[in-house]
Amino acid sequence: MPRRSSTSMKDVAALAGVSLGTVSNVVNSPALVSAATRDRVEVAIQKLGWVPNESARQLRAGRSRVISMVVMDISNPFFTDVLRGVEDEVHDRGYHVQASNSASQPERESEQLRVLEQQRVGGVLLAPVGGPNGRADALRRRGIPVVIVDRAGDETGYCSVSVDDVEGGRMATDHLLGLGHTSVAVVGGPGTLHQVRDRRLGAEIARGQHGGTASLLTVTTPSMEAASGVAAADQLVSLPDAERPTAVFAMNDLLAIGLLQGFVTHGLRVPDDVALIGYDDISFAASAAVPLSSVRQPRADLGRRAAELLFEEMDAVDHDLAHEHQSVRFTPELVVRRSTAPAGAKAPASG
Amino acid sequence: MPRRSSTSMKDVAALAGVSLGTVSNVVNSPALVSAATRDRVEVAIQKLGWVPNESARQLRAGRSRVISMVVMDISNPFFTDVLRGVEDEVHDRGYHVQASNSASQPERESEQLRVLEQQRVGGVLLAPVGGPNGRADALRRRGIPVVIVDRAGDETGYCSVSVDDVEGGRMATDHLLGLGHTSVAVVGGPGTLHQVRDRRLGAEIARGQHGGTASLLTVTTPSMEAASGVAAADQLVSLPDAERPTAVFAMNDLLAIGLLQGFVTHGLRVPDDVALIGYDDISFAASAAVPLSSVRQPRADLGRRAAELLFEEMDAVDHDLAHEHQSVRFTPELVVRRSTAPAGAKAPASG
DNA sequence: GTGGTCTAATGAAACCGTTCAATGACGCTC
DNA sequence: GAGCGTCATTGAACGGTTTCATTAGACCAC
Repeated sequence: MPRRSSTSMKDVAALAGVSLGTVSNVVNSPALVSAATRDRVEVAIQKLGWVPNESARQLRAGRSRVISMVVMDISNPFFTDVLRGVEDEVHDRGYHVQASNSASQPERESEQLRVLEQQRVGGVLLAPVGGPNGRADALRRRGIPVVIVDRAGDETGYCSVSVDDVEGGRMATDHLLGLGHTSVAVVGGPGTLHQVRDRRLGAEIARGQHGGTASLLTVTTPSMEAASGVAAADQLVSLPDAERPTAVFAMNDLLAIGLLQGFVTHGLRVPDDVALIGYDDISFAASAAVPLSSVRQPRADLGRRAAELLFEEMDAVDHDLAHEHQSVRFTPELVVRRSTAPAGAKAPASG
Repeated sequence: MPRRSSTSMKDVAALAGVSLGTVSNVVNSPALVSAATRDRVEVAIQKLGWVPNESARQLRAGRSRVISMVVMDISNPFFTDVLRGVEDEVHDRGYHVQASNSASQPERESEQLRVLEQQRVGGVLLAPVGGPNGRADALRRRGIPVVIVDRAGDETGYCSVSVDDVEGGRMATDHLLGLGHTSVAVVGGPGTLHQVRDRRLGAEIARGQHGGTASLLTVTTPSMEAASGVAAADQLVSLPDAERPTAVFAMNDLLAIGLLQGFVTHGLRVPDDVALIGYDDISFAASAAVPLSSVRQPRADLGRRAAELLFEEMDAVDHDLAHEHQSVRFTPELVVRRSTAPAGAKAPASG
């Protein structure tokens, strides 16, 4: 069932008394057209309110001027901040950004990638849920560059922009152990997420560096959302006092905020009874009930740099140039706030 | 410069030894094709890894199976929560959701709408920045339905889904006045946002209902982000004690969180020195330094219902049925937490 | 003034990869 | 052999871009 007929280039051409090719030239290479005709055509475009059909253009051109980003959780401020960085960069080049959400489900991620392949978008930024995705390879074979965000791409053979999660995990844990804690819960999940695996590995490394005597308790959550944090807090609180860790490393700030809420509900004080550190340093971390220590990632830079790499690769594909995949890796930064103040001390709210 | 050649339906047809039309039928109406041929074609599709070109399909069909939502601030959790509701509904119908960000700039909004018109998307959900947008009218003229989200559409002649902002503003202010405050700052902006205007109006109404003796101080901010809240706090703190309002109504939670942070920095206690209520009840409101009172909007319902209306209108356009625009209006709900506890009292943190 | 060459502007038509209505081929049944 | 189903093929759209040919005019040489 066709939609209401829409004005097409043909109508514009007719009104201006020129051929299709000329209208096309007015739009795409104005220099080829004499000033007089150009004016006539432009008036006609205005009068009819014509907007070129991107599908048709794309069909000929082979791809569109849209960059798509697929994220794991669009309601996590971390990703929207990355997205902002992307927007800045992409906007400058006359492209447009669209976002879609995989909701941490591999099937949904594949589905979204399939749609993007169908749409023949210009390029894709992917914050992957799990392992390498076959659909991403398909995109690449078709000449649509893919840049991996928030995960090292060395192994997978993609360009990538990431933050050193092992180092971040190490820093967070090192900070807790440095405060004298000897029993630390490491909370996050599901274990299939590479962020989780890497940060856990970092925690292990820190433990080793501190003599290997501290005990790390791994708590696996079904998601990285605040609700999972609340549940994890319940679980920790139910442990006998002797076994309960005195510090918690949450693998992102949403979890940490949930944990914080859970602890407060059960009457545990942070940091006095239990120290807590998050990850990402989203803006809400600083303004949480107890300002959260966290590991800061350069979110906007991550997005900007990813977009840059994407455009580089797009250029290479377009002009058939050689392209060497790059892995840009940022270093995270420890941000200490009140949630990990040494027991008894009163650190001022920071950030 | 064309991209690497991609396998098309033609290749599939050749490999399977059938015509183009048959391949098309296998994909779109399998019942028309005999089992044997169908198998052969499917094997060929698999073997070549063919993905239909959406542009071409779309060119024929006149529009795509994508619903786009344009939001004012993609990093505001309020909008991502709405988006989730939209996703739920849209996914069920085999459509896909994409989001784009107008960053509260009318020009950017127009730009995004223009791109969507070019893309001939199936339908658009718009959380508008300012007044009616000419580009939205253009979309409609072209047969692409637009549903307005988070703003009543009565005047503009669109379907709309909104929450009663006047009532919400009234409830928030009524709550503060009911606590005995007689001087309330109403913080938000820019004044061009209808949310701001409506909520201010509601505040005025509450003032009238309380005898009209209280004084309302309007503080206009350049944006609805946390940074603006911090700045507003600075401004309020700098007032002579006598003139400084004892309560603040922030027009969204991001502002409120910023204000809270600002007050803390200056040593003002919430709610003892100044009571504070936000708007939206985003999930971070409950876990803020001082748990925030707020006005809850049914975010996911808002999104779901908007998507429903959109599909209704899309059906009407497709089948040339009459369509009457509907304005669905939800009622907000007051959520009281510690940030507006009566001076001196100690309210427990709530959910 | 005629004919030739060159350039700039325009037009005509092929093409991109699908969908879809119309058409054709084939084997059956009556 | 007329009529009917079932499958498959054909060819015309869809709305642009792009290549190539054509035309008009400017300029020059004779």
